[in-house]
Amino acid sequence: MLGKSKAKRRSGCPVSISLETLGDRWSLLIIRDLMVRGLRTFKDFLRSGEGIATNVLADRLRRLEASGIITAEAEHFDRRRLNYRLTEKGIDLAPVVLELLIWGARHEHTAAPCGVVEEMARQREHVLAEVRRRWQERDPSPFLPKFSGASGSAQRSSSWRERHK
Amino acid sequence: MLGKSKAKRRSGCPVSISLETLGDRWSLLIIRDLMVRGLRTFKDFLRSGEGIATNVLADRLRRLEASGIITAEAEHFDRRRLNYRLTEKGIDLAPVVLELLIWGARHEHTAAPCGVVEEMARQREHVLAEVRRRWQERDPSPFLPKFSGASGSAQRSSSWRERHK
DNA sequence: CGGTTCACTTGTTTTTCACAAGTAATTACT
DNA sequence: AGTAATTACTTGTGAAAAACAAGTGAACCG
Repeated sequence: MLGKSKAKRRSGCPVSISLETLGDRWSLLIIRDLMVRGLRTFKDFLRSGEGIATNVLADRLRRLEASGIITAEAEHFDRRRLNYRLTEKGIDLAPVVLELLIWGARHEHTAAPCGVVEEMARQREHVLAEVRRRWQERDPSPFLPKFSGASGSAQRSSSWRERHK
Repeated sequence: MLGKSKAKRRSGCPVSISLETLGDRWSLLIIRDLMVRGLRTFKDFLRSGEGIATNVLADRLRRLEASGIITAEAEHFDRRRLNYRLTEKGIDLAPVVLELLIWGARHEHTAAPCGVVEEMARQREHVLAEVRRRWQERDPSPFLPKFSGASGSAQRSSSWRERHK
């Protein structure tokens, strides 16, 4: 028994293989929520505002866990609650998420203030180190706000730029 | 008339918006082919070895063009041939593709030699500059090989590492 | 002019998605 | 203890998208 998974690979290209796991509309959003928004539970993801369906969410969580990108653990004091968490493999997706964020903010009309995102692009390594540090230390506070307001507007609340002046 | 597209956005988050355009199994592969493999035509993409269906390919090319990521132009000496090319918005996806490549090579069993990919990760800025230079100068030679062989094997041919020692 | 190439389009079947509802295992309330 | 909430799902159904197979029209080739 050599092969571990049953699925046939389209090719050996690492980009292609990454996209077989991540190439859909939802997986990287769940990862983003875990990575920078402090969400942990099924219900959190449902309420994250993107409108994922429950069956699709359950399926994506299953696949991400099967791929070793997230783990699930029941909470100690309320065993109904499952807490999802990124693995090391999962937190290693931070550069991918960051580059998608930068590209989107540069080229599309988004709710993220361009100035802040450009600052993050300039401080790329620092941002990635901070995201990883929070993951390691299980810091539960969201690193980025929800970007749900009007596009280009200044985000109040303790945003990244303000916290790291 | 303010709105340009008819589609409703899931949210204002730039990651989400990027994924609305790029979040599927094929779009970023086409972009990769244009970016580092020197492919230009419909037929090239069909033969790139991933096995995309013709109707899906036609649809993705249409969408990518509509999103301003690629352009299509008929070849001068054979007007059947349409040459696709990345726009500036398209070449700006190079960091995304590179990070997917690095992540895949690190965490999955791929056909790309890990050593070469780690070297690319170390030389990130140089790699990105070179990819962009080739795009600007319309250099048609592929930057990366096809990674179709056995996993982890040393790639012969003029690979990136050898060309940039 | 017939034959080939290129870039698709047009069915058809299979898979996935979205939406609505329901369920089992807790935990909370009285 | 009994009933109601809460949580993390599953199940059913119709619509949309993808995979697969075949066909079409314009451009070029001899």
